[in-house]
Amino acid sequence: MAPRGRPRSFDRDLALSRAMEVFWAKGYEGAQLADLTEAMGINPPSFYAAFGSKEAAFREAVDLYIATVGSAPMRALDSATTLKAGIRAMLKGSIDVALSSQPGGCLLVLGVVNCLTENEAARECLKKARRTTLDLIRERLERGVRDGELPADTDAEVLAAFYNGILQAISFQARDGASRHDLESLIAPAMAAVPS
Amino acid sequence: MAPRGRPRSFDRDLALSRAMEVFWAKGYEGAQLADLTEAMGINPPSFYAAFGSKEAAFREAVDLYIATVGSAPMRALDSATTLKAGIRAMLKGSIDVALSSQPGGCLLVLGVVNCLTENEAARECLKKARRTTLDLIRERLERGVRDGELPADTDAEVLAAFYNGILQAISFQARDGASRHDLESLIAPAMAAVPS
DNA sequence: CTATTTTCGTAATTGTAACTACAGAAATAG
DNA sequence: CTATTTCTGTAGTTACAATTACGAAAATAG
Repeated sequence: MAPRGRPRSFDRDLALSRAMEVFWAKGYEGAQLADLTEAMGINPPSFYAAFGSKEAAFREAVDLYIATVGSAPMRALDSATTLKAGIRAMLKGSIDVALSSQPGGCLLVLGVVNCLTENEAARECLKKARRTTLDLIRERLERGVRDGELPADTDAEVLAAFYNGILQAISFQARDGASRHDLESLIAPAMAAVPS
Repeated sequence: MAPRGRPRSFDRDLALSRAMEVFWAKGYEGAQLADLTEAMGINPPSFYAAFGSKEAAFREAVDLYIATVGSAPMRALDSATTLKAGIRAMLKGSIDVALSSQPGGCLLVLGVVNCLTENEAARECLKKARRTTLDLIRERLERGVRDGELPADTDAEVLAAFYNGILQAISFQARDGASRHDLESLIAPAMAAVPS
């Protein structure tokens, strides 16, 4: 049973994916509706009918980003055989993500840094996602302590904040135009923080 | 010999200092002219007469920031007795700076991350300042190599990018609401990257 | 086919940001 | 005192962003 009225003339999922790319490249405030609708191949009324508002579209785009692009580094963290290999793989994966957009960097880190008070909700949305990233790293480190991969007195919270910081630095430097070589050279000094 | 016409009724240096604080707290695009003029205690025509444009005022504010607030961590880097103490002091100084504004973080790092194409010039202005920070760290590390504080095969460029990344992480996490304790706990893992 | 529902494209509307025109005020030069 | 210069405050102007009103179009239900 097809829906009642005139059918939508565009692919909503594809349009959302395009919107995600625009938000990723330009940030929430930098992405103007005209940029979004042009990339999506639709007009403003279709945008509002399908997504409700710019902010609602952003939230959907962030969810899509987390479900696709953003989760790869975190899966790499958990699926490696050792803790150190996991952290290395997470950083490597984050570099892959950071370089896969032009300009570079992670949407969750760079999408809303400074914003007008009216856009604080979008900032909070990303802040929550960053908190989740931090939790995932901390949980992996705690598992490392339990498994004896790390000394029993390791402060997982602190070390997680440190590696979260490295992820942020990767995004930031990618946005400033760093090359793959530049970014990969950050991994070795960062790995020195893991007790061996 | 006093100047010819009606004298300016406000202190230009003080007004610039106030503008710097607003740009620092809200970023270039987040700082609206109304925010600036209110903090400066003047009206828009006085602002334009004294500073020319929002962008020109931003450049002056950045120069003031570098000359005052921003240079403290870099002076700490050079004036410590040992290299490791210098890096530690730089990071500590950067935390002091990051926590001295509400919300936290460094103007040079956070002032313009995403921006409209029309504001790309402001972004470049900060990018150049960040490049200078990187150069200062690299030069100190190179001196460490010459003085035998670091192994001869140390890659100063790489290590400088790493510590520049730690500075960026400190600012990001301060902006996200990290406490002094949170930020200071990043120092120990970061210091592990210095060959001893 | 007709009525109904939903979408589409054009062209507003509304709100707000950076910036400025202009008339009056406050100083100096002669 | 008068002319000249420069600043100040009020009240715009201009441009542009997000959002929407509205009539035409494209589908289904009966």
